[in-house]
Formats: sequence, structure tokens, C-alpha cells
Amino acid sequence: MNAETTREQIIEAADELFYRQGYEHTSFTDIAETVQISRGNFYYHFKTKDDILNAVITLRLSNTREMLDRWDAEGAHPADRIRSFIHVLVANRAKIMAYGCPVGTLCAELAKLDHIAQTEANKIFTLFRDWLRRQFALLGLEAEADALAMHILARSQGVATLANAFHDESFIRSEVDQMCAWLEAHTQKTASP
Amino acid sequence: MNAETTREQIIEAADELFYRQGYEHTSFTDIAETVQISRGNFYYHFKTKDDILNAVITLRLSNTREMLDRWDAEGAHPADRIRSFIHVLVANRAKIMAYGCPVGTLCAELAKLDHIAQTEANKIFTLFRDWLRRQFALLGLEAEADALAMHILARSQGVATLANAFHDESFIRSEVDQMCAWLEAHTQKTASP
DNA sequence: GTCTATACCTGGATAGAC
DNA sequence: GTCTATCCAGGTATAGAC
Repeated sequence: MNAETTREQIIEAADELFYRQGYEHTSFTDIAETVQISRGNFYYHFKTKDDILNAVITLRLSNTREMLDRWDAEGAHPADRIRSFIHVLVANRAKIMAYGCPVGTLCAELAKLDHIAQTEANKIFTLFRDWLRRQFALLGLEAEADALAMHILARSQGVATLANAFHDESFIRSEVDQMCAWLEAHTQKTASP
Repeated sequence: MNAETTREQIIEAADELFYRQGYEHTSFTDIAETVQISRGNFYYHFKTKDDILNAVITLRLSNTREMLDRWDAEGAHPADRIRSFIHVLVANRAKIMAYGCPVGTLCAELAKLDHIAQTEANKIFTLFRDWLRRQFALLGLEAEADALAMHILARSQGVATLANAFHDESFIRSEVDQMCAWLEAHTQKTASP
């Protein structure tokens, strides 16, 4: 959160602005203003705007890995860890209602721009997918682990999209409860075969 | 589909381009090229770019209403109609994998731009929501009809987002099957109380 | 209704002083 | 490392001839 170097400050400001305004809609002027530097100074740190995007994606990948590691450490049971994932929707509800999911909206925008960084951005999704798959496998659901991971990932994305459109907090909570119930049902199956 | 007037041609070209490239990323030059008119001629039909966006949203609202009316007419049972909705994901899979859901991605983009047309665009979502709510109510599920409508709408959105990111057709089919099974379970409940 | 020409602005990007 | 000045492409929008 607390950036030391100017370069880090630029990346963090861009990260936040890309999330709130979108990549294309964010100008160098916008970033320069928040970091309090001149537009020209930019090009000492980054050659092009795409370079900043790449740095932002790298930051997000690393932040995501850290978060997943934390969930691994905190949750004793795989079901607890999956619940950590599901509850992010509630924890970040204010930002999600205002700007949607940072991963989903970035990937969607880059797909429309047909941007080279698409593949890199999609890796953030893959981090979640693989992590979830591992948790489901640990629950003894190896055969369907990837499908279950994609399922819960998709439901989270859908909730974020509609919460953003309708600005409805109770909808988030209701869907989160249903996802936890769904998870419970799948855990039961494992516990009593 | 077949536009007569130049104005209609512009709206239809903009509709398609906004879907494929996004609103902001689509320039007057892009639209002018596809319609084969000069950039200047534009301003005889529309005063600003926002005016074109409004016309596109109006078109989408009207097309959506037509489609919902068609589903109402074609499906004898409310469950059949809801299945029509679910199967759109399969029917439009190629475009969804390439550009995402036209409704979800537009609303997400306008939210980031903090655009005035946000409210109008969200009405497309509301059309689907209200129509789905009515179908669930007809199934005898009045009390939870809106929650069920939002649930199925969210799942569709999630599937579109991930199908777009991962370009995975089998994922679409698998989730569509699950949604139909989910619907079946809810219909069963009604049939045998 | 449609065109050409053009104004005006903002965007990303460069050059070079400090 | 940071600044100012500046370039150039592309965007929206206007004026006026046809």
C-alpha cells in the first residue's frame, strides 16, 4: 500500500485508476495528478502506457498470490479457505458496487481492445481457478475439482456484475449465503459417502 | 437487421461496434467506414456521440422486448421460457466468447466512465429481471421470484465473463446444463408440494 | 442529405534544460 | 530524476459548398 519509489507510486496510482475508470479512460494526466509529478517525468519510469499496464498486472498477480497464500495459512480446512474466497464479495462490497470486480472488468476491457496484455491479465483469473481447484481436490472431489472451481468463480463474477449494475448490497449477501450453502452441500457429500 | 435509412444504418453499425470494441474505443471514423459515409455527414443525424449511444440503447431495449415477447409466445410453460433465456448462452456462444455479454459489458463500461446513460443501459438488465421474475411467479414461486430472477441472471453473467476470458465452449455447455437442472429442481418443488 | 475542409482539443510521446 | 516545452496523431465537432 505504501509506495516508496516514484515508480511504485505510479504503479499503485495506475492500479487504482484503471480499476475505477478503466484502462483506456485513464490518461497520463490523471495518473500524474494523483502522484503529483509532471507528465514528462513519466517517461523516465515507463516507455509507454502499455508498460504501465503490464506493471499493474504484475502487481495484481503478486497481490493475488499473497492473498491466496494468506488464505491457505489461515484456513485449516479447505472448505474454510473456499469460504474466504466467497466472502471477498462481502468484504469488498462497496468497491464492487461502485466499480465491479477488478479482475473481471479488466479482462473484459482488454478483450474489447483486443489488447496484447489480455493473456497476462487472464492469468489473474487462472490463479484463482487453480487455487480453487486445489481446494476442491483436497475435499476429495478431484474428478470435478476444475469444474467446481470454474462454477464458483463464475458465480462470483455474476454477483459482482449485477451488484455493480443494481448497487444492491442485500443481493450480494443473499448470493454469498447461497454459495456457502452450496459449498456445505458438497462438503457433506464428502463427509458421508 | 436490414436498415433502410442512413440513421438506422448508423445505429446498427454503432450497436455492433460498441459491442465488439466498446463505446469509448469506437470512433466516428470506425462507424463512418462501416456505413460508408463521411464523418461530417454524421452530425446531420446525431448531434453528439452520446446521442448515438442513447439511440443504440433504445434499439437494444426494443430488441430485447421483442425477444422476450417471442419467448412468451413460443414457450407454453414458464419453465420452457426460462430455458429459452438460459439457452441464449449456447446460441450466442461464439460472440460471447469473443466479446462477452452485450448487456453486462456495456453496463460495466458505462459505470467506469461514470456516464449519464448508465441508468438507461441498466434498464436492459431490468427488462430481463422483471420478465424472469414474472415467469418464476407463474411457477408459483411469488415470494422468491425476484431473488430467483437475479440468481439466474447473475449466473448467466458469470458464465459470459469467464467464457470470454477463457474462450471455453464446453464450460458454457456444462454451466447451461447445471442451470437447467437447477430450474428442473425448482419446478419439481412446485409440481409436488 | 451528403460532402470537404477545417477548427479545436486531448491523448501519448519526445527533446533537452536543470 | 524531474521539469518545461513541444510534437504529432487522433478524437469530436463545426462551417459551408453542393
